[in-house]
Amino acid sequence: MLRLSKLADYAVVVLVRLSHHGGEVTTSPTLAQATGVPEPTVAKVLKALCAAGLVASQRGARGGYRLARPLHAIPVAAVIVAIDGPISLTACVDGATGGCEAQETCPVRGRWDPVNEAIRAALTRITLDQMDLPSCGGVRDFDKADRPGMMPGAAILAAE
Amino acid sequence: MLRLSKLADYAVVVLVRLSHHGGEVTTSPTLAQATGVPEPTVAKVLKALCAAGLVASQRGARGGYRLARPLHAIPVAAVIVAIDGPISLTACVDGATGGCEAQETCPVRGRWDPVNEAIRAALTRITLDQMDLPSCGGVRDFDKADRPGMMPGAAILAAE
DNA sequence: CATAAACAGGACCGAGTGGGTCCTGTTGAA
DNA sequence: TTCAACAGGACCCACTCGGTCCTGTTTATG
Repeated sequence: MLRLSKLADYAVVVLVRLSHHGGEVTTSPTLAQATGVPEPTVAKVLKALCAAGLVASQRGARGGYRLARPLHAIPVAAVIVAIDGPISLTACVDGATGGCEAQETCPVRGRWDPVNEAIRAALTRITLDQMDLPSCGGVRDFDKADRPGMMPGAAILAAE
Repeated sequence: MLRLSKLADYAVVVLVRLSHHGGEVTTSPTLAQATGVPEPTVAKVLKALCAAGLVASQRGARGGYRLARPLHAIPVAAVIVAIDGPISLTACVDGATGGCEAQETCPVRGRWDPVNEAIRAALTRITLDQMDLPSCGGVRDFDKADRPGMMPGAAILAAE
C-alpha cells in the first residue's frame, strides 16, 4: 500500500501550477479553478505550504500566494513534510511515546530506520521541477475540463 | 504521512521470527505467542505471505510454516507487495481506470513515476536480514514482556 | 479407520483517520 | 470606509484498514 495523502498530491499540483504564474501573486480561487481542486481544499493546502515557508502570502485585497523559491529548489520531501509531517514508515521510529507493547518481543525494533532513511533520501533527491511535464510547458488548457472522475493524483501509494 | 500498513509491519516481524526457527515448520499460534501479535492476524499475514511464495506451508496435523528463502533473499519490497499490493504513491500511475477528473488540467499527471521508482528501488535494496537486530542475535527474551503500549511496528509512515 | 490439529480462504464488523466544508477573525488595497 | 483575500480554527462524513470469526480441506497419529 504505502499511500501518499491526497493533500500532499494536491500540494504538488498547486505548487507546479503556481510556478506557471511566474512571480505573480495568485489567489487560491484562481488556482482552484486552474487545477480542478475544490477551492476550500486548495486554501487549506496553501495555508500549510505557507506555514512551511514553501510559498509566500500577500494578505488583504489583491492578495494571494507566490512561490517562495523556484521549483528546482523544492524537493518532494519538503512538500510531504509540510502537509503530512515527518516522513517515516513506522511510529516506532520517531518519538513513539507510549512505547511499544511488544517492545521486548518485537524483533525489528528500530530497524525500519534504514528503510525510512532510504525513502527520505529518495524523496529529497527529487525536486518539483522534475514533476512538471516538459511536454505541456506553461499553461495547458484542453478543450473542456468537466468530465466526472477522480481528482488530480488520487494518492494511493499502493493501489492494491 | 506516507504510512505503511500495520499488516506489512507484522509480516516483517513474523518473517524475522520465523527465521529464528531455522528450517523447522512453525505453527501460527507459536509465532503469535512469540511476537505478541494476535493469532488470527498472524494467520492472515502468513496466508498472504504464503500466496506470495515468501513462506512455504505444511498442511495437516504437525503442519505449519517455514521460510521459502533465507532472510537475505527477501527484500522489504517483496513483503510490502505481498501484503499491500504494488508499491506506488498515487493511483494515477498504475491502471488508474476511471480516469482522472483533472486529467486535462492536472500538471503532474504521471509525474509521480520517478518518485515511485525511487521508493521502489530503495525498498528493494534493503533485505530482511538487515532488519534483524544483530545485537539480539537469535531469540531475545527480556526480563518481562507485559507493559501496556502499542504493537510491534505501529506502522505510520509519517506520524505527524 | 477415526480423530484432531493445522492451514485455506472467505465474509464481516467496528474504529480510526483523513478529506472536505464552513465559519469567524484579520489584513490591507482601492 | 469597504471589500477582497488570507488565517486558522472547528466540524462532519465517508472510506479504509485492522482484527475476528466461520466453514472447509488436508494429513499426521492412535
